[in-house]
Amino acid sequence: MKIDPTKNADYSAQIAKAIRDAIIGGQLNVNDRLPSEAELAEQFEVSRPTVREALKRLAAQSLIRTQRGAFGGAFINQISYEEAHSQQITTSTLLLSMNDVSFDVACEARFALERSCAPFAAQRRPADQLATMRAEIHRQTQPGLSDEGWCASDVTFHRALVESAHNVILSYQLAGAVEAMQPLMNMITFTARNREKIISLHTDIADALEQRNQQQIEHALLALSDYTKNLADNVFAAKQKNKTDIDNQKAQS
Amino acid sequence: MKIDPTKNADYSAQIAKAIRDAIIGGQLNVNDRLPSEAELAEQFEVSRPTVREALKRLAAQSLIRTQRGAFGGAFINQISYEEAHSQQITTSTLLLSMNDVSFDVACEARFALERSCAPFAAQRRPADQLATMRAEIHRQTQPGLSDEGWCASDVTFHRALVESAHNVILSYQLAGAVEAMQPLMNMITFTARNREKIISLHTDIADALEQRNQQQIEHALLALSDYTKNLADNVFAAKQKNKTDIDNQKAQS
DNA sequence: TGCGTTTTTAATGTCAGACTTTTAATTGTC
DNA sequence: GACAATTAAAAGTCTGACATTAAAAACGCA
Repeated sequence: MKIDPTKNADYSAQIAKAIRDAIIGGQLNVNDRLPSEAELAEQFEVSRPTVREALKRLAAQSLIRTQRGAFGGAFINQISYEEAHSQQITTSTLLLSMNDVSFDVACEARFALERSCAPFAAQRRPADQLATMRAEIHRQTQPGLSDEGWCASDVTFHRALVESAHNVILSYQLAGAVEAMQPLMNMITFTARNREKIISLHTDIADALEQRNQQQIEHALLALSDYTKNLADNVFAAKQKNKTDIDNQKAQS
Repeated sequence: MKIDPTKNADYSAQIAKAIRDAIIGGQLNVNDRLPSEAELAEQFEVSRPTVREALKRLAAQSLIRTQRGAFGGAFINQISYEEAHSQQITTSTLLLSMNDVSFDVACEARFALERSCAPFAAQRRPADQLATMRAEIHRQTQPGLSDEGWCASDVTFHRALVESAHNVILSYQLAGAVEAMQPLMNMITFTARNREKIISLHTDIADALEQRNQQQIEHALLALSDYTKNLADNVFAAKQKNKTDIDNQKAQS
């Protein structure tokens, strides 16, 4: 790991890469302590600030954690589901917001991914997740529920469905996909009429899960996907019309 | 964005967070230029090295890119699918390797996720992806194929299947899941007999795709998942036995 | 001897200021 | 107008220092 091919410039990136590769490659194990910054500086033949920049890069990816004081230093961090999850959400959210992905494509992907938990959910059908889903459906029927409250409940509902597959990897991947979509979903305002329809689809999902009917779960999810796409189309069409009207007004004045 | 609540310590992390939030929140847009390091240092009332550490954290997440020279500086980076993808793989791979996830769970998740592209693949059935899959199946039948060649071909095959759904978000998420699993898959050595079975399942998938038979695709993927789990069980059982034998030998000597 | 307190020490965190390198814009020249 | 030289702004790097933290070692007292 020590060597650093004296290519052109950006030592801190090269050093970060060298250490990252050593971690991924297994030369460095969880909770191992890296040499101190001064020692690393000597090994790589750079100054301490340069080493520090490299370490900060790694810290930004949760690959290491640092501890001050005597016998402190940088330690290989055991990345947790929570950390991995939040990083994934940041990345996916930015990807969506920066690359003008069409709502249809994102929506299709989101519900298709969620569909993949259906067989295991149907097979395992855990009582507590089902109870959560029922509780959220009930909350969604409350007339005074705010838009934020509705969206939060929606997330909780779908998260419970995903969790009911009892597969940590699946939960991690799906929760990331669902949450990354949330900013896009929040652009849609759900009228009472919309909510009614969605609640009925949510009920279908819960019922199907209770009856261990995988196909019915998948069917309801597809229906939800289609309905959401439809809603979004209307919202965007309205916005477009509004914009055109304003443009016309401007042109007239 | 400018303000930095003088909480306890770690300025560089706080500054990075402030800028990150500004990017996610939309105050800073793609290709906007941040103030120079010297200006940021003045704004946040810290030294330039501290600002630099903050910027390196952001660079590690591909949130900014930097350019040297006059009229250079730090610019908000439009994160590409490729960058997002490689970050996701790093995170997921580490998560899997550091948290001793059982192979069964990971395998189940991997194929379940891949299953989610089946309806769109069946519906769209692009000729070029199908051709790629056929070509990879043919390569897999070659007797002289090395283990690495086999694994690479396997990845290409599954990637083509995923791509055939023609949904960039789905591709991005699924490719990440598939590739993150690869180190685990590489722990299994595929004998000629194993390969034969897998090739037959791959052929089932390609045939089903050609016939636009969604259910058949999903069925074959489930079969592949079960078969792979089975193989892994045998591999791990053999390893365990081997280890026990060695322990016994040690105890005797 | 045993326990609480103080001191030491080895780290990270931060700062100031200088120098190097890169690169685009500007200016100058033919 | 095209090409070359100059300039300036910015990141990249280095040196050396000081501040802060926290664990270990030393110490003192009963």
